[in-house]
Amino acid sequence: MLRLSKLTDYAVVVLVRLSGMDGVQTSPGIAAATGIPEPTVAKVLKTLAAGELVSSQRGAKGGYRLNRELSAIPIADVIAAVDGPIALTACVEGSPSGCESQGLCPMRGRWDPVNDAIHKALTDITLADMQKGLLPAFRAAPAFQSAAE
Amino acid sequence: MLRLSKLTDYAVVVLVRLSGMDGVQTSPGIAAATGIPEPTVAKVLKTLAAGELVSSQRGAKGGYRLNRELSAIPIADVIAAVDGPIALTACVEGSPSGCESQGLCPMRGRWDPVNDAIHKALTDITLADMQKGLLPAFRAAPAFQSAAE
DNA sequence: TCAATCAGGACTGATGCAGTCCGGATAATC
DNA sequence: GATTATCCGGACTGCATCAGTCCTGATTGA
Repeated sequence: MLRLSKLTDYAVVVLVRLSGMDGVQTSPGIAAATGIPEPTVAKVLKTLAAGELVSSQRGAKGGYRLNRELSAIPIADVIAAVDGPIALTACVEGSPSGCESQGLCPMRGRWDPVNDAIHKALTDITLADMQKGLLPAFRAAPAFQSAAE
Repeated sequence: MLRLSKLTDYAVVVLVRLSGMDGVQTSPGIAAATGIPEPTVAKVLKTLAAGELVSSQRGAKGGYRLNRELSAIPIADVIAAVDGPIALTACVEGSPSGCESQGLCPMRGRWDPVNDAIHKALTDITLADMQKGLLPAFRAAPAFQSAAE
């Protein structure tokens, strides 16, 4: 199914939410604004901080802040930060010399062009592109206030 | 990790093996030639037959045959046949109106351009492209004869 | 000193995949 | 007609990965 993890989906939502806000934002705040459960938001933000997409400030009045503008964040970076490096098959991934069946695997390196094509496609699309189509209602207002309470 | 299943990898190997051979080939034969376990090859071939990438002939002297040339099979078709439709997120997938949090999910449809880009990239690459780089040793000779026996 | 916040990791349940196997149907051959 | 080789369709089990939660500690402002 070629699917990426839900965390990546959340990450995009969180990053878009972080943009357009001045100063830092706390994970509880983002959780309330997006409707994503608090622990999950915290997890996503920690991952994004590790990937250097956001910076964190600890302590009281702490929170998170975007490192770059949305237009400077290709979706590939988000996927790489959350899901790890983009690699379609195990062959391309970590193993240095080859798959388990070393000399046998006939597709050795064969997926590389496919990988490159996908990587390029994901690099050409930035978060700003994904934000463009966002419902204005969401960008302005916090969600979940009527449904949750 | 954006990974596709191993079955898809096997499918490519099997399809490449099917090409360049006249007449039908049996799954035990392909298994021996590729080094992929027999039951797995059978599973892959059944899936590919369901996806109309290969035709099957039952009974003695039966086997499988390619429906189109490798150059007419985009890798997207193989992925779709084995892994199901290409959809990055659950949003795009099956659910008709939206995710579990209907009115909330702010990314509704937002992944569509990403999906399209990936789909296009995968449609532009055919199995013939992937075959080009194959090691000549593999294309000519059956593998696994010295290791297995 | 206290409270708010992030950091880092452990943990559990659920989900999907990999791989195998079995009984049945079909068709060529003896 | 019997036999054999092959595909068909599905069920099944173990394994890996992911989703989501929680806990303890470190940091920082009030």
